[in-house]
Amino acid sequence: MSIKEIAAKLNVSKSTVSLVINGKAEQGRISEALAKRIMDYVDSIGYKPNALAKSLATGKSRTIGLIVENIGDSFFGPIALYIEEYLRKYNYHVLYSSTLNDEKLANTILDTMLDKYVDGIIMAPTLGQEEQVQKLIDTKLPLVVFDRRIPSLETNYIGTDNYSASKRAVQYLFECGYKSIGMITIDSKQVQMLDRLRGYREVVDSNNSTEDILQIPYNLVGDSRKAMIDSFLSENSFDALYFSTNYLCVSALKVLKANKKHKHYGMITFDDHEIFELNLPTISCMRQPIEEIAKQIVVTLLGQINDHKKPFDDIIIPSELIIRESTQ
Amino acid sequence: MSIKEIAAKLNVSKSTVSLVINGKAEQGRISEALAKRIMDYVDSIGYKPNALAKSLATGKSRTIGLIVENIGDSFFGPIALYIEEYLRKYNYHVLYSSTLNDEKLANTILDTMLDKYVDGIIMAPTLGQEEQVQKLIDTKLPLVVFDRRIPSLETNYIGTDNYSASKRAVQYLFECGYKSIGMITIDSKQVQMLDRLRGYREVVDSNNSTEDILQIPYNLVGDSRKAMIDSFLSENSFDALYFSTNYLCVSALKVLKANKKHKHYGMITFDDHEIFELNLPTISCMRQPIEEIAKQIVVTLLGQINDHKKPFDDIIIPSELIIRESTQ
DNA sequence: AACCAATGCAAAACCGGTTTTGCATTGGTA
DNA sequence: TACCAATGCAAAACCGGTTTTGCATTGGTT
Repeated sequence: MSIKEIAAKLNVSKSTVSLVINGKAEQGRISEALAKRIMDYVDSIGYKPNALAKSLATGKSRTIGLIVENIGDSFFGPIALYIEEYLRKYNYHVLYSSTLNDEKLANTILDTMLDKYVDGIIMAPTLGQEEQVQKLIDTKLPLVVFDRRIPSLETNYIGTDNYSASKRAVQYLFECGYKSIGMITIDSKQVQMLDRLRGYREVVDSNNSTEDILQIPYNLVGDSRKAMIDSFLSENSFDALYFSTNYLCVSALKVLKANKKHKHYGMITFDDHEIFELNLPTISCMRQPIEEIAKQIVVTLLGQINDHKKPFDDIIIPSELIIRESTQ
Repeated sequence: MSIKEIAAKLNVSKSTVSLVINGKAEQGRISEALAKRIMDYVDSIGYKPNALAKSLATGKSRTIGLIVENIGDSFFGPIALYIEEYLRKYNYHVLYSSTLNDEKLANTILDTMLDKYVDGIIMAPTLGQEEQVQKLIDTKLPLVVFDRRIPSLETNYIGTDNYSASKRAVQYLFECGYKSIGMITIDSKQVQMLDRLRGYREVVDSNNSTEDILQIPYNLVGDSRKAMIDSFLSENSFDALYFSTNYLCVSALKVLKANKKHKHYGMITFDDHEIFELNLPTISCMRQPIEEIAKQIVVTLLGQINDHKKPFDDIIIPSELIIRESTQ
């Protein structure tokens, strides 16, 4: 049932119906009596306006685009859930896409979202998206970047203290008495990964220890990744390991489990994972406060939507050191 | 830039531009020369039609609504990723929402999605949605239900063989030599859970063993859930455990880890989890082939979209028994 | 030469709303 | 009682597309 049909049924014009439905009866100088008659009828038939037409007319869709690396991931999945929950409280919906770290795909996704007239975008950008994201910023569409900062861009950003948290993690390994610490990370130019790497290097240097770094390509998964870790462990002689992200640690745990010849390492990783509480030994980590991050993302985005001239936020939420058996 | 502006710029009518852009130049009897002139200009300015206006005019949005229980979950997260990937191949996007098993919320979500004019819906329904889903079916909107069947409804369904897979799992425990098997499940009337329960019961009975069942409320999480499992283990004397879903098994593993007084159980669970490969012992399970399920969901939905009169599919994809250390 | 069909495109109607403008009435003031 | 502002609503314009209809012109028959 359309607004036109309602109008015809009640012998009024559609503008009148529209004004009443949207609570603008007063502003449209519609009499209370007529407003009531319209509302009663509208309620009785359970009319709901066509959201597409409404969006077209108003330019607002009450939909937010969410672009992450992988919705099935143990970091992005839960963060997506929290974002969805917070947004729902404000009557926004989520259109999402996973980039799988593919730059081309990420740009396509961005284009499509803009097409669909989202009211704002939340994204963890991939490498090589600088230009596209700059264009996005130029459109003035409310935007929040999270997890990966693009340093050249001025926009809202929410993330954790990658550099200092990384330093704390590695320093903690030294404090536990480990002398030689290897790092396993993703071979990536993403800023958050470089920050974590830099943190490791500085602390290792300031402890007069030597760097041992394994950089694994993002797309290398499964057995090939495990093989790389396996030989890295075989060819080096450190007594502790630092991982830049949880799934690398999980891979290493699988390697250690499968190949008993490896010794027992001190271990700490960035990002928590349900596995770490159960593994033998349980695994220490720097945990990003996911719910808080999600909350700040939404608050920042809605702030921008409601006030386009609001200055950009740059919110750093510290990670928390969770100490478990792997560093004892 | 709108189609109207393009038309003005080229001194043609917008209908002509629209026809050319949509490859209907011939059907609209537009001369090749003019079509080329329009296409050249359109390409040169990188014009992209407003998807909202297009959807309003055509009634098609190229967006699919995906309603799951929890996008951050180790079953629904990965399945959502696969669904998204398959749909993208056909140029569809995904509007998603998590119901968190809340019936009211689930119905609200459904309403909103219909508002947004999705071209189809993929959902894992919650309990109590029978009526709403029946209404949805009555609208003839392409729909695929997965994971949880609602027996009273006639529509497309994709799921695994819960009953027979459950029987195989429990039977396997008996074959391993266990004599007394406890089951831990969710206190739910969801059909897939009832089927798994029924499978357990039948096999236990036919082996002349006794049933021991713990039903945990869905909303009971964290420590309360663990406490329930803890006392269930303390008060009974079985030698093996069967879990109706992976997160219950994970909770039990935490209990077993925390409380050393419990003995060593044979264990098998429905649904795989990354933890199970790493736990000591590694955990056997009935694994649902997630990627295949996602694929069939998409194929079925697109089939319905392209042919509204296609008969409904009811596809059962067998789960696979993964044998690990916990049943040795 | 008159007629008819085919061609090439413009114009208009439509999708379902929102918002601005405009036109009668009414009522109050000078 | 003439004038002006306020009232109450309808009409129209708009959002940006798609699709049907309609109107000249051209070209080919008889």
